[in-house]
Amino acid sequence: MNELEERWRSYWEERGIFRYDPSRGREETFVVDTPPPTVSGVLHIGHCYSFTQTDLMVRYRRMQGDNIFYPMGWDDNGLPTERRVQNMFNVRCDPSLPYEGDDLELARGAEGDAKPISRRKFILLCDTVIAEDERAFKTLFQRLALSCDWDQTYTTINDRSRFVSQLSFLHLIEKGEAELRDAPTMWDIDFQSAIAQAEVEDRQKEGAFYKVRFGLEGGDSVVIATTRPELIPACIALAAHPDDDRYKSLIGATAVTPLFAASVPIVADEGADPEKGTGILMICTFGDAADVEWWRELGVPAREIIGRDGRIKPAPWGRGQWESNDPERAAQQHAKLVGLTVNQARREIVAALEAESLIEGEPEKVRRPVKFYEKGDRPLEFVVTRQWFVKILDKKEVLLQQGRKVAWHPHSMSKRYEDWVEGLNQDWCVSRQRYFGVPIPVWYRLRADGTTDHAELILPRKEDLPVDPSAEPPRGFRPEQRGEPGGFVGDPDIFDTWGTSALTPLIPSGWPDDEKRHQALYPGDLRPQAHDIIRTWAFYTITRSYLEDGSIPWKNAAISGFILDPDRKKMSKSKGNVVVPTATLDEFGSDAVRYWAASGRLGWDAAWDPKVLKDGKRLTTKLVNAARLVYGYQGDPGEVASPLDRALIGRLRATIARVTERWDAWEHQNALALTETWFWSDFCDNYLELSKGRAYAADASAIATLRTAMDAVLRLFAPIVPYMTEEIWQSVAGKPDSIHVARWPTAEELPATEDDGCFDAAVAVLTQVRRAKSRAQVSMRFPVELLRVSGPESQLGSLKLVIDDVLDTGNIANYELVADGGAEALTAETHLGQPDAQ
RNA sequence: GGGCGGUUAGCUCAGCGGUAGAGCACUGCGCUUACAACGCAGGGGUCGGCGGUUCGAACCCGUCACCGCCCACCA
Repeated sequence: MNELEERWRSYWEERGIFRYDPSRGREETFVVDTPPPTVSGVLHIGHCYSFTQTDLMVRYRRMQGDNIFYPMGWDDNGLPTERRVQNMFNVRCDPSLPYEGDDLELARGAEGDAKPISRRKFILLCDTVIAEDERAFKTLFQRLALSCDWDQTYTTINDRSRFVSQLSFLHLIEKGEAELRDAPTMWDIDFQSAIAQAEVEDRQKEGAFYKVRFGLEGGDSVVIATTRPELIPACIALAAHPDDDRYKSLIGATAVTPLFAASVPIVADEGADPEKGTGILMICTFGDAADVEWWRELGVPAREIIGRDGRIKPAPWGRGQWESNDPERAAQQHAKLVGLTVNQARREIVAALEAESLIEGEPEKVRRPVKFYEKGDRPLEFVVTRQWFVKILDKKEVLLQQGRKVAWHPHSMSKRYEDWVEGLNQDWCVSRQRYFGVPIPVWYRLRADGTTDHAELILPRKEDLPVDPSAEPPRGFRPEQRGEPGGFVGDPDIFDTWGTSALTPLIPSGWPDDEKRHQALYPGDLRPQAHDIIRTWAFYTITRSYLEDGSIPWKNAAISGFILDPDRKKMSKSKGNVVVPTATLDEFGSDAVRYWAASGRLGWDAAWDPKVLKDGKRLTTKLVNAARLVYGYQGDPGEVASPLDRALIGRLRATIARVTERWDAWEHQNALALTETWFWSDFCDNYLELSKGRAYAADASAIATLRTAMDAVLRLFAPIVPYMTEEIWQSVAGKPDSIHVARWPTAEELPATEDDGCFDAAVAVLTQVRRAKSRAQVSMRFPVELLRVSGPESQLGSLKLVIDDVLDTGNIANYELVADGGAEALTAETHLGQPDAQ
């Protein structure tokens, strides 16, 4: 950080310029639900972009007089931290191990196999890593001049967050909105955890359609198409479209699976697409979400063959469990598959089918979407497990309504929210089989025979939260009763990281006990976030607020775009195209980076373009140079009286009104452009030149105008380039307080003057004089012997008012004004004189 | 397959009913008492195509084409 930045950063901190004032009420307070960045090691330039965009609005609101509540949060809860610890220390968490003690030192980057460590030790390491990262993040954000109140910082794993997360979940249980289900759930076989719909993405994968012949009871046969022949042992039915003439006669008949000889019904279903494959398909437990639905409708027992590790499980063919016409053969066939991965099993089954000529023709290559956990490497499987779900499918309509109560910026982003809600097809699975997160605050009663009674929940009292059921016994039980018949067992799982993140509006608000604070801070004003997490963070937050008390969490959602690399590709570590902010900040400075962020509009992805940073740097240089000139003039300000001065202030008044309008419309990029154009063109290029003569002569009107205009334009720039505007405001202009708590400029605070056309007249003539000198290849101070201006009477009248300023600026000796009734604009003839004698 | 957004000067974008704009890049000139990491002047565009509405369309409507993103039950 350079000297200027460091000086003002300390000044702002010492003076508490950005501190929240709890004594002021909700109406005057602007509350930001800051996105807690995932503490995963590195911030990239995209973070600077979006966090700055939030800070722009915050600073604008502060100058409008709002009491700002802008906390920072660190999202340290969850998988990214676990992964980081695993890699950094080369360890893995083994919850069965006892705690090793505090003194165990682990070398970073140790060689060899990952060392197993206890859950408590693992969490301790997570805490250490987080603390380091949080320090680094804070330094960067402070350097960027994010005007947070750092006293309000929270983390998503701290006691307060765990308390809020657990309490809110207990409310959901009370209301019957959260329930434990033993059901097929999307499962990542590598992470060994359940996954929610929002964390799933489709990836196009190569596959092949195998056409497999099934027998029919009565001797005939039918050919189905499948990309997953390994699921034949899990087949529970065949389905065809009810209107498909080819299969109409088979509806209600019974088919027999190849190799496993299981009798399965043939059913009609609208969901079967006659165009796909052979038009008739097999329903398995479970190939995909559709299978799960079909299985529920059929009401038959599942035949689950894929285990949590993604490998084929043993199956109880015969013995009255899994029906088969030839249980021995089925068992024999199945035994060959046990322990194989899905892909291995597929090859095995295809070979067996081919050996019996049960595959028709060549497998047809297809590309089709396959579901993956967004952070995972292998396809998801549907596995029956016991998980906690929050009921959302029955609330689609009301969640759409809640979404419409939020103002989305840009508005088109609301469509993404609505599309997501309308497309929901699963309740929210909130339990995760991970370690570093908020524990699910539930114990279960053990029956006398030692089995778990999942219907007998033991819930903690509010005053005991947060709890860790895997470490603490519930009230009324002794630790020794854990796992004993008649005793208890703790829920081993943690919440989905969104389960806690969805409550970020409640974490710093003091909910539910500090009612006064909560009333002042909830619902919030602004949720800034990127568009990729509308379906998770925005959706879950709206959902949890609704479930908690029917409220919406905030009034506005400002959606920022991504920064792409110059080829418009997403930045990612693996591609090596990530731009690291520190180098950019070193090279261009924070103000320039903020200028760059301000030039991009909300919701729009932008390609990384360092040229804009140069523009930002250029602007701050221009600002300080202009200010040195303006505040350097000697003389006392008087009334804004001269025609040119009155016109300039009139134009500034109009600019302030338009700029303010753009800020209120969440268009910081247009606010910046309008401010910059006025400053650069009207003020610097034209007014500063036209006023020099009078200003050097200490003309009271010119001095007043220069200072008034500069004071206003500095404030217009203050949210965007906070360091340089503060430097000028205090060090150059000598103002006593921070510009960042100065009031936003208004047209009303300025002298009530208007632009009556004389400014344009002066500029029109001046431009033509400059052009003449440029063509004659002489300097701009070269003397003009005679200036003859012709044009319409009214414009000549305007020009007459400011002619002295024009003559002085152009170094013009004599002039003539010639009325030309037919002309529309002023035309200037410039007769150059002789160079000034030295 | 459904939806959303985009297509304006070589590049990045603004304008969204009234005679085409900015910055960068390019050309020429200038060290003029704020600024050469600067200033001044200038060249450059049938505003994706085709229809329509209108006195008038980059801007409104329809349609097509491409680009990006979001979503979609993997048979």
